[in-house]
Amino acid sequence: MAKNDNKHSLMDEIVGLCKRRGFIFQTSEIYGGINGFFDYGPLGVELRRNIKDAWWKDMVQMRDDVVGLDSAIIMHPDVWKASGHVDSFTDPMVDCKESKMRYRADHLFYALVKVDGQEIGCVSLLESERMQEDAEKMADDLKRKMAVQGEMDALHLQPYTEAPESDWSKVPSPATGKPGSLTPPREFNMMFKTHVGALQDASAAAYLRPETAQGIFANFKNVLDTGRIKVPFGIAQIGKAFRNEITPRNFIFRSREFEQMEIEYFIQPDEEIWEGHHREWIDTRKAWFASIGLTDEHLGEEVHPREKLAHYARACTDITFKFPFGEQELEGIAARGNYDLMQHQGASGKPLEFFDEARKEKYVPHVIEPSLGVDRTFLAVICAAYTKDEIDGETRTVLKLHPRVAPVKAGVFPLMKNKPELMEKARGLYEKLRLRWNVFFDVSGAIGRRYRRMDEIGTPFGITVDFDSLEDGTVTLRDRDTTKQERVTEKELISAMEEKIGW
RNA sequence: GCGGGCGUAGCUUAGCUGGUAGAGCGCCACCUUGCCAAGGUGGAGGUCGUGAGUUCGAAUCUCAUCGCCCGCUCCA
Repeated sequence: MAKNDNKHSLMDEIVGLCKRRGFIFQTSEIYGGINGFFDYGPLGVELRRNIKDAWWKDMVQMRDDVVGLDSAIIMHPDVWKASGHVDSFTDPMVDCKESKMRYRADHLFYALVKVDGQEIGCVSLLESERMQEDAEKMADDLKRKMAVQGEMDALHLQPYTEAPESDWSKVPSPATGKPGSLTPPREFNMMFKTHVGALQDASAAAYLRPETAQGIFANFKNVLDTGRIKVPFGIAQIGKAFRNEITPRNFIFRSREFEQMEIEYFIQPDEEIWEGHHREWIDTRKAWFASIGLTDEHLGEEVHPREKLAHYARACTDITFKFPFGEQELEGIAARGNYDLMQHQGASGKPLEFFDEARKEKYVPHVIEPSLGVDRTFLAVICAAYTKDEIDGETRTVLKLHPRVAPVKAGVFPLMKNKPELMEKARGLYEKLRLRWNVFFDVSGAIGRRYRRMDEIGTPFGITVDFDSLEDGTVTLRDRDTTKQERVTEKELISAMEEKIGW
């Protein structure tokens, strides 16, 4: 990990590199951007795919006990009722700009005060049993203060959440009694809402999934019935999820649209076995992180204290990463009991049980859930790889990416571009390598410059074709991290790349 | 959401008290170049985040808005 006195400037450098070299752009930048959303450029998309491919390969393809799934982003709204997301996330708020007080907007009621049909003001108060009575008193006071004569219309109290925009400025703050200092009501529910079909009424409401896990639970029976699998087994999914975060922060660490890699690993319900599975998954996941260059020196484990666990969770351990802005959660590995399946079984009325042949009994399995963010992994990989070192007195910026995830595996360079025979030979090698790997052909600038360009985007191999190559077919293979060079045959080159990159 | 700071070319930035924009690096082309950001010549690229306002005149002053950073708040 790069050393830097100033944590902020280190993060700034990384963000700058990501933009400068085409890893990550702020989305819709030409329109001024929008907070919490990002676009991945030509190199970013390669790195991202490599991370996802590595995960899928190791967690699904190489395992007998895990199968894949790709469920829809928009699911039946009842899924989110059953999972608890609809209820547990709704929290509309309103702030008084003057007194700095914050209220639940659905607890703040107001009424327009009208005398003989003429609007003379507005009263507001917090929800209570006697609020109608209190509001009428307040309205009377207002009428007296304004010295208005006439018959007061009946007061219609309504929650601030239902106020039309034209009323916001009229409603007085309960703290100051003066209108105009309240902000519009704000929904703090983290789920993005949308509409399905032509009608935009409540019956058409739907949500963008805030996690991929529920798609797995909802398909538990489908997979079980078709997959020829038995407990213990896992279902894995990679996909986008959306959360309307109040404060997106730290570059792509907390964003509003992100991608998850989740496994629900179903186990027998016995009390004494879940801990073993839980620990096993923590170790499995850490080994996987090491395979993409995130070793124990970068990682930590944070065990959630019992009192902070959700009521259905038995344990949750985070695998953390030491980011420049602090040690933060990368992956959460939770032991969730059978809460989710039970909820969906209850809400849908469909049995979500597994018949265990060995035990001759039916049960709703419990689950271990390793849940990882693609984007967080991306950021961790970049942060861990970002290095500045010195080559002959010159500072060099290099991404020491694990070859497995590096967006470009090798740069192929003809030593000089004005020698047709060198160009042709190098081009031929490039065409051969690109069949297997993402490689880059670069002819412009001095050879040292081309090496450095590749260093900055984390390309592990530099391959230079020179005049000797024309004679004996050997090339110079230059190592990104050590800058050491060696003379190799084409065959040796290929096997060196295979060995470092893997599959 | 609140408070503070910030926004000039791809990047880093100069531009003091208003007179309609420069530099370095990078990039592109050509030349040169026998292995670690060499050199030469030429070139593209900015309505100074955006929108209003004040002014004869705004990158510079005012306001709003968007975005970024820090702290709080909120929240899995």
